[in-house]
Amino acid sequence: MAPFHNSPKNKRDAEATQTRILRAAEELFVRHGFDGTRIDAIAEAARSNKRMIYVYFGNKEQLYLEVLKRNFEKVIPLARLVDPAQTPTEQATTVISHYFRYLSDNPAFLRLLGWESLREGRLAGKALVDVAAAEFEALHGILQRGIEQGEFRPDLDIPKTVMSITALCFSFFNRRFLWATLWGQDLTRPETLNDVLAHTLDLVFRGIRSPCSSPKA
Amino acid sequence: MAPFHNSPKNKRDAEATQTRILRAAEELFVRHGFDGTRIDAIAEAARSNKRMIYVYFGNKEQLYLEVLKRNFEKVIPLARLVDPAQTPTEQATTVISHYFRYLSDNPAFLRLLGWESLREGRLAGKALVDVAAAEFEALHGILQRGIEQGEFRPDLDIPKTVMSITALCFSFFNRRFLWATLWGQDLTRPETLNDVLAHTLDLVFRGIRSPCSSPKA
DNA sequence: ATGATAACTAACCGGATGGTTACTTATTGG
DNA sequence: CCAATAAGTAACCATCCGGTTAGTTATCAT
Repeated sequence: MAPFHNSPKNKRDAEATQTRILRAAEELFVRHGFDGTRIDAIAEAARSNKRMIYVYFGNKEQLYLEVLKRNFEKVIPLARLVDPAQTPTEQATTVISHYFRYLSDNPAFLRLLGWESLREGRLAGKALVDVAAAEFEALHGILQRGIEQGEFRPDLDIPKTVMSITALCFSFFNRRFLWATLWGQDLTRPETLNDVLAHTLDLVFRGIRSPCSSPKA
Repeated sequence: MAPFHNSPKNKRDAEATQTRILRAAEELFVRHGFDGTRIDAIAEAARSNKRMIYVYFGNKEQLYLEVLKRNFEKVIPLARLVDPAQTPTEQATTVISHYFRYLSDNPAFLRLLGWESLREGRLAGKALVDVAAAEFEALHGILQRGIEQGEFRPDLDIPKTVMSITALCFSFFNRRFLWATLWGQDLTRPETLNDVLAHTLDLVFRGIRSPCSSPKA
C-alpha cells in the first residue's frame, strides 16, 4: 500500500522538496538570469540542500531547462480560444485580450523569455521558437479568415501583422518599469491595464480592418 | 613637445589600449551580459592585461557603465531631426524611420538596453530612463502638433501612442532571431528592413490619422 | 646617456562557485 | 522490530574569478 503521502509531519518528502527547489529556482532564475543565479542561493531559498538539486535535476543547466519547460508548458495555445461561431474581429479580440492578460499574469514567463532571447536561445533552443509558433498560429488563421470574409484588408501582410500585434502586447510588459517611470503611474492597476489593452486593440483594428467595413466598433 | 603619438610602432599607447579594452568589453558585455562576462576574457580579447582594466576603469562595474555610457551618448535625440517646415505626418515619418534605422544599425545598443531592462536598471539606473525620455520627447511633440493641426485624431492618447510606436520598432529588432526562424528569412537584407519599416509606418498612420484627413498616403 | 615615470606583464590571493563524497536519519516493507 | 533504502546534511574539492602586488620595460625630458 502507498505510504501516507499527505502527512503534514512528513519530514522526508521527495516530491515536496523537488517542488520547493523548482519554485526557488524559478524565482531566482527569473530575477537574475542563468549566469546571475547561484546554486547555493537556490538551495537556501528552497530550504533544502545543494546536494538534492543535483540528485533531482542533474546540474544547474538542467534545472534551468526544467524551469523553462514548465513555464512554456503553461502557455496554452491561443488556438484553443477560437470560437468558429464568432466573426474574425471577435475572435481576434478574444485572442489578443487573452494573450495580453496572460502576459500580465505571468511576468515570470515574460522575463524568462527575455533572458533566453538575449542568450539567443542558447539554452532553450528550438523550444523557444516552437512556443512562439504555436501561440501565433491562431492569430495567423484569424487574420487569413478575416481577409477572406472581407472583414480585414486584403493587402494585409499576415506574418508582419502577427509580429506587430504581439509586439504591441509584449512590449508594454517587457518595458513596464520604463513606462512606470516615464508616466509616473502604477501600471499594475487593473484600470491602467484595461486602458492599455483597449488602446492596443483600437490601434490593431484600425490597422487591419477593411476600410469600408463596419464603421461601428 | 608631445611624443610622436601616431607612430605605428609605439608599443605603449595608453589611449589605444583603453580603446581596445573598451571595444572588447563592449563586444562581450553585449553578447553575454554583465554576469556572463569574465574580466579575463575582456583582457584577452583586448590583447591586453587584466591589470590595465583596473588601472584605466577601476573595476568590472565601472567598465560596464563606461560601455553603457558611450552607447547611450551615441543616441542623438530624435528632436534634432524635426523640421518645423514639414507637416506632422512628414515629421513623424522622418523620426520613426530614423529610430528604426538607428535600432537596425546599433544592435549593441539594443542588447545593452535589453540586459539593463531585465536587471531593472540596477546598474544603469536613471540614465536608462533619461535616454528613453529624450528619445520619445520628439514623438510626443509631433503627435501633439498633429492633433492641434487636425492631421491626427483628437482623441489620441499621446503617451500610449508613443509607447506603441516605439514598441513596434523595438520589438522587430529585439526578437529578430525569432522572426528569422519563424519566417525562414534573412532579416538583415535591406529589402526586408524596408518592408518592415513600411509596414510599421502604415500601421501607425492608420492608427493615428484623423479619419477624414488626406486619403492619399 | 640616464634617471624618472608611464605602460605593461605575470604571478598571486582569497573568496565564491559548481559539483561531489562520505555520512546520518527518517520511512517502510516484511 | 529491523534491515533496506530513500531523503537529507555537511564538509569538502578543484576551479574560477574579480581584484592586487611586485616587478619589468619602453619612452622621454634633461
